[in-house]
Amino acid sequence: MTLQPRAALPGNGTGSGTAQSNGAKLDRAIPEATVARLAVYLRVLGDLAATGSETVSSEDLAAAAGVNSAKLRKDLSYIGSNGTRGVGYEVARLVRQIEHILGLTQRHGVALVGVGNLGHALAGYSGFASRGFPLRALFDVDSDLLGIHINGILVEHADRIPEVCAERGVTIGVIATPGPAAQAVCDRLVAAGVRSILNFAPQVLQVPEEVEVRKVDLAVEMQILSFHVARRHGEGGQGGSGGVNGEAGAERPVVVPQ
Amino acid sequence: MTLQPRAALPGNGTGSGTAQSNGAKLDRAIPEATVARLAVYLRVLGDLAATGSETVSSEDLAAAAGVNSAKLRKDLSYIGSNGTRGVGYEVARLVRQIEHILGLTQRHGVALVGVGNLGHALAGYSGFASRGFPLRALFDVDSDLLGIHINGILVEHADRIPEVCAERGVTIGVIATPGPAAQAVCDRLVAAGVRSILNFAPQVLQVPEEVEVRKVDLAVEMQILSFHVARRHGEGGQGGSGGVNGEAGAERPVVVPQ
DNA sequence: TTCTGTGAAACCATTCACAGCC
DNA sequence: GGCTGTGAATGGTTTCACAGAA
Repeated sequence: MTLQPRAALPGNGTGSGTAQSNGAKLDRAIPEATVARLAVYLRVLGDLAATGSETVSSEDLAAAAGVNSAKLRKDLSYIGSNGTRGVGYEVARLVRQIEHILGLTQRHGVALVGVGNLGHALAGYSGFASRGFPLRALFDVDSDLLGIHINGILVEHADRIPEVCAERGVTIGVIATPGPAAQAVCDRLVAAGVRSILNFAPQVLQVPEEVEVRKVDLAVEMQILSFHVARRHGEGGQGGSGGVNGEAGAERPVVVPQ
Repeated sequence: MTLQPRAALPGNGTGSGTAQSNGAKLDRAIPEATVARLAVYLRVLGDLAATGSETVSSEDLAAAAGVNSAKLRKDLSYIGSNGTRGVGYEVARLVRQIEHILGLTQRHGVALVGVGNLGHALAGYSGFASRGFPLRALFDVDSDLLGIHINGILVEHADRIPEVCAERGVTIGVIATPGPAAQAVCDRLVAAGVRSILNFAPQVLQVPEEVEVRKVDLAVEMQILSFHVARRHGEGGQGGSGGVNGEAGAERPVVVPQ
């Protein structure tokens, strides 16, 4: 359902690879940055639909999504012309269009490795399944966790990743292990045929180029915020903080990365 | 154990509302993309230091961080010349340099709002404090949670955000509430003087431009991966998995059909 | 007239390639 | 010779600004 898109490939094929180069590149036309925003538009559109709106202008949708309207229109133009000049976009149609482009009309089996603190929370997050990403397997190596069920899913030993993932049609892997274990887990997922990984572990993963990895790193996010606090903000409120710029002077490193 | 996260990458997503007002551009501006990578280099350098390395070449450090060496050298050039030609970079010195730039030589008090599933996991993550981001306050509105302690921190009512944050010198706020509650929480944090926010709620936050918001959105990340699964992967043969790959359809439109 | 769709310009980030120091 | 630091080239993203459909 839901098909009827039309994708206008802009001008000439601008081939281009993904961030990571790729041997075989077809010309895909949707910029990576646009794909990320499409997911955001989708959520905002869902809210709009819930309030009964049937159409929305680029200006309003952009404001709700936190981007400017020219960017939004350009983004939508990559997935075809879906608006009506003088009127705006039909909410329901746009939702179908974006879901189609993002591949959300099919389900993607998910395996989560590492049922510790964070992993447990993620496994318990029901929004997963309801959004087309059914959790099909849980793995860990801790004997206290093996055998328990979370949200109805059995926690199995990480050694079984290859067979279980293949068996249950897992296409997306989520890694929530401690950093040191992440690479080995990743290797097993890749061996099992998984080509898309979401990594919460504080570890840079080395993968073959056909594997797509997205990273979510709390420490990095906090440090980026720290950078901004140190430079611009900080004087307004508290944080006295003594001089931060001195060039040579290192006070005392509070943080030592692992 | 295990948590920590963030994401970087190209544009990735998510950017967030952060309006990038550029008011003061006195110092040589360090590109946003570079800042995100500096945090990654910092972690890799920590690993290197732990193994006893005293110096490292741009080639090796880049490989470990998952970027190419030219990019790494360019990034490091923004924070000054710290290497020795013909030799490489002194690990300890580079660590200090990056910590200084990221503002990690000072501590940043953190308040976390929303102690549900995910929030609880984040609050229990001790790595927070040890990395220079002491957790100073926890908030929620659920009476079952008010009054309990997590990691020694009392959970207080969200109505107290303004006074408590001001009192304890909180400079960074972390929002882990359900989407609908996020904006109100954000407004209170801003009112309390917080200028840096890490948002885990599935909600676009509207903030004054002097406030920096970074977004971590599980649904968005999954959908981006979905796009790639739908587009590129899948045809490779598959997986060793014997495949039950069936699930719904195969899809293959690599380039959107029309 | 309103609002979309889109070339073209501006901007930012990445990669190249090599001069210069060790 | 090995490796950093960086101008120049390239490529991707955002913004501008306006033609054109409803």
